[in-house]
Amino acid sequence: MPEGHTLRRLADDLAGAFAGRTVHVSSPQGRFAADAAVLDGQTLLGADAAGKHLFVEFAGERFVHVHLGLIGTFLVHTGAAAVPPPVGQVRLRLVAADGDHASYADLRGATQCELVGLLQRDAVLARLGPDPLRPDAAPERAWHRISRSHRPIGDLLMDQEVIAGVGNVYRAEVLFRHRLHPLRPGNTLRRSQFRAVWDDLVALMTEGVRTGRIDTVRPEHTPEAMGRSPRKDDHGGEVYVYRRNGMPCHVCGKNVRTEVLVGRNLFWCPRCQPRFRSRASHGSDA
DNA sequence: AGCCTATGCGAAC
DNA sequence: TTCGCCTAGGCTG
Repeated sequence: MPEGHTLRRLADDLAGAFAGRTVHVSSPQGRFAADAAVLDGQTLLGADAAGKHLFVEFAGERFVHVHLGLIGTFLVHTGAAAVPPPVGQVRLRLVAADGDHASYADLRGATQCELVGLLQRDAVLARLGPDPLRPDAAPERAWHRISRSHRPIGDLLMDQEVIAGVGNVYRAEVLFRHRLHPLRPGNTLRRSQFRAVWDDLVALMTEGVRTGRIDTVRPEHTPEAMGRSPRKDDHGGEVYVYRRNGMPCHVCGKNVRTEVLVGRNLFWCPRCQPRFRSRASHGSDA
């Protein structure tokens, strides 16, 4: 489930459960065992997210840098009567006693779980573009890259050095909402279009943090409003085009299309997101 | 029970 | 361009 909203939420959950507490750190699977031993019994100071990266901070400017990749999970449990034996390949486990209860968190399947210092953390942050979920984000940095690039906007939106935290679902959905074809070159967007996309990402992803799912359909296109059945999919949210290839567009009825770009699936509506500006648009090109 | 696919991305070929 | 990661939900049987 990892796009930026998942990591932001995870950072908040970890901080809520462990910040300021002495934590038992282990690696039942073994691959993080040496570093876990260094951290075991130390105070966990907090957790923060940037794009799809998570940093769990311990005393002494030590951070566990986590990237979930495609299949990773980091599940936080609070108020457990007992801490159960690890199930599956638990790379990292955090445990804090909580009176007669306990909190614990298990990391599985991550592509990255590494103990780093301040410099290494900052090096990761320096490579990331602005993150729509961070109040200090500088969207003009993203516009600078996009406005001078021939690369498709669909590619640019997924490039974490351009914008951090956007994944395949938010990419597909925000392009649909702004009627932009994913293969349109970045340097053909107008500044106002980029700004609208950015502002929409801020709103959509903020809502994603709140709900824990990705919902992008406007009120008039919800299942209730349209009398259609709700989506049954593992990401759980209501969307316009993501993984809806071959199905009718909620807005115009034309079948949603898919194509692979840089190893990832694009999804778009060929009518709502025309590749070329329509002659009938009278120059509004909205 | 087994198969497929996936919200990501770096390394290997 | 393909593989690894080795999770997890949905679908097939």
